[in-house]
Amino acid sequence: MPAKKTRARRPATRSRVPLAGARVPGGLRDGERVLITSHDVAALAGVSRSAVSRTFTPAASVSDATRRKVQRAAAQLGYQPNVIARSLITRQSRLIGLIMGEWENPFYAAMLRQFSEKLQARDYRVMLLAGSSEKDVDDSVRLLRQYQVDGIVLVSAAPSEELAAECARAGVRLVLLNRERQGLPATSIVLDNAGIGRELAALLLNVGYQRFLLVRGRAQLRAGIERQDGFRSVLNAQRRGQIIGEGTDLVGYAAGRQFIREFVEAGKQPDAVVCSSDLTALGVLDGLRIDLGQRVPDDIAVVGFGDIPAASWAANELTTVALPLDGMIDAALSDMFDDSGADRPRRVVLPGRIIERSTTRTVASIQAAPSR
Amino acid sequence: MPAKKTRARRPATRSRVPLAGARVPGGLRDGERVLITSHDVAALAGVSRSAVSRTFTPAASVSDATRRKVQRAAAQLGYQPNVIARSLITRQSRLIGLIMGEWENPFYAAMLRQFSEKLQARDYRVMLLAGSSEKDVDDSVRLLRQYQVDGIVLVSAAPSEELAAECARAGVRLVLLNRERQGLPATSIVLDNAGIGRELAALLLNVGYQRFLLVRGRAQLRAGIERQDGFRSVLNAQRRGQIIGEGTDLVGYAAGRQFIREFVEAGKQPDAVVCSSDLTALGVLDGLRIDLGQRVPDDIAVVGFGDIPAASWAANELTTVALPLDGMIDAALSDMFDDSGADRPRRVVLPGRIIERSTTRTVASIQAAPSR
DNA sequence: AAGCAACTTGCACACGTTTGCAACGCGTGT
DNA sequence: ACACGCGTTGCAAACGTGTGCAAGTTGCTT
Repeated sequence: MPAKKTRARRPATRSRVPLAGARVPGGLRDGERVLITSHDVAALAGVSRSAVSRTFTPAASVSDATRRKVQRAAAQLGYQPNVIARSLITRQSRLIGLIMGEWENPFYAAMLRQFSEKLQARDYRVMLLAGSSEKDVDDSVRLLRQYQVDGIVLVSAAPSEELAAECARAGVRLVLLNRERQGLPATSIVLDNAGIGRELAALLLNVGYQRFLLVRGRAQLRAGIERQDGFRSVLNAQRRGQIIGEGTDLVGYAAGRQFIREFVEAGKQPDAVVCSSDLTALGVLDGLRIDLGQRVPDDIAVVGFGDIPAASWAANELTTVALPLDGMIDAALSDMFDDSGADRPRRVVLPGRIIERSTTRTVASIQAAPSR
Repeated sequence: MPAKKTRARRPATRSRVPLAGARVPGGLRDGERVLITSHDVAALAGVSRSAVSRTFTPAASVSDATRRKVQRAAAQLGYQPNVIARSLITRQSRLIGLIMGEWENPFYAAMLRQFSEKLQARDYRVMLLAGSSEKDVDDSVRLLRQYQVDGIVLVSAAPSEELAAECARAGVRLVLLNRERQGLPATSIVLDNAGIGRELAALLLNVGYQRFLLVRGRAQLRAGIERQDGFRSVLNAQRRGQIIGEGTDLVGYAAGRQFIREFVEAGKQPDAVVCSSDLTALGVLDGLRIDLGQRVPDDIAVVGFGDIPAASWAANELTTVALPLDGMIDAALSDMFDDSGADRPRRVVLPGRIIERSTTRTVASIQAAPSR
């Protein structure tokens, strides 16, 4: 496609009547493009453009006879209604913008898939943009607004306050997934992070782990902080166990593997590592077993977050917390399409679920061979 | 957003002049939506709509004075040009459709990312659709045509011939990624699969493996077949080694793990398993080591395809073949945007690269401890 | 036969933008 | 003083569609 070329304007009196009997569709030539419009179909079917339009509008009033005529003509010409033009007049693009800032984590690939499938099912389309920094996100939001999207889902940083306010004024709904930010006119779908932190602490204490290393992802995310706070609160309440170290801004396998190694080689030895992503946890696990020669779960426990496919592989069998992917997406979508008039910037919090596999001891294993 | 509601038509004589001095943008109310148009900006700046349009058109002729006036007004109102309306008149949507049929494999997540980033850089947007069966794909293509996309990239099945022909007529370019189909007016980006098969066979024979098990993904894909043919041709030429079994339609970790187990338990014992995806290979690897207690690479080799991140993890160290992701995407894009007039349904074949890790013996290991 | 309701159909305007064309302003050269 | 040219500006016609309104048609009831 030539990117920039002065369009050859066709004469106003061009013939728009397709060759009535020809098998090859008529339509109009415009440089290399051929576009068949409702006009062409109308002419071939011997009806008005309105009839064509109504044939393709579900609830419109057309007789079966004309509808059939139109459908025949449309099929013959390969006519597809032009959604761009339709959007212009209906002021609804049926487009949802999706800004993606997390690509490494397989969990988000699954999310992406579900999103596009579920939106497709509702007869909406997704426009995908990549962007991680706040500046990127702002640019992306601006772009999406230019495309008149009906809503924006963010799996990334939040946009700036001014831009979010602008979206709110324009009636474009914002949904933050797995993120939140105070005072933004945007719905947040988040996990009960503090609750998960508490459950994790209780579980680990219960099977005898005591010296914890807490590993977080991106430093500025509230989620990780809340999880740690929940975790800590149980330690304080039970007056057992201690946090002997923390790691921040660790994202991905390599980061986890390197971090645990340096941590242990610096002379500190946890007996349980709690990570904020499965990828990091798997890095820690391999670092522990392969680089450091430690026994998991006997000497040390590892727990992840997200329950990505690799967590359940036989070589890993990682204890982790499963996220309610379906629930998150349904929540996002139902907020996006909700027109009950409920007060809008909502906050949906969903529970996670701990999946015990083989990187943590179980109560049974404890009883069989009591620790120390 | 109310999905279906008769739009309250506003009176033809509505006031379109924004409150001149007000800080809150004027614009027009339409139900819940507020939309600021070039008209509003023009009024505030005291110029015509044309001037506004030209300000936002890079190569247009506007004086610096009016451009500044317009920009000030636009900023004040938060105006964004309506790309929908622009597309209608320029007959260019700057939209590329991307139909995705492969979601499990992390390799395709990386591809998705690169695509959206590189298209964004060229000032194009990507519309993402999910679809795997040919019917899904046809539906998706139709949808994309309704949105007037400038091109379609398929990482999925190919569309039907009629539909592809229709796209060709409409000037919408089709690019198949990692797929191909004879006689379709679509460019294919493929790997040199036969070449990879040959290299793999040579490598494995060279370090002493003899009894091969070949595992393929989706049965109908040419790629897997070509790879096997290449592999076989080397065996024939060298009169060494034999293929003792094949598996088809195995996709994903679980399938690989189960398959190898059943295969061996049925009494057959390969000494090298060649898989057509890393995921399957990792399943086979775990099945071999954990379920079957075999030693890799001493007793048996495993090789994958794709070089996904998990392949390089310390616990796996999978020998695999790396795909030229960048090259594939650049090829797809440059074909899509090429206007040199080269004959179009092209066929680009790219080389893969074998990455030897620890699931195959090396020549050095052979010499240290000669096999049998 | 006339009246009426229900349904169908076409006209024409609107959506927000781009852009060819003509008009205009202004400086310069003769 | 006038002609000329150049850069800027506004007018108005598109782009392809949806839809309120009024006119037309049909079938039924009285």
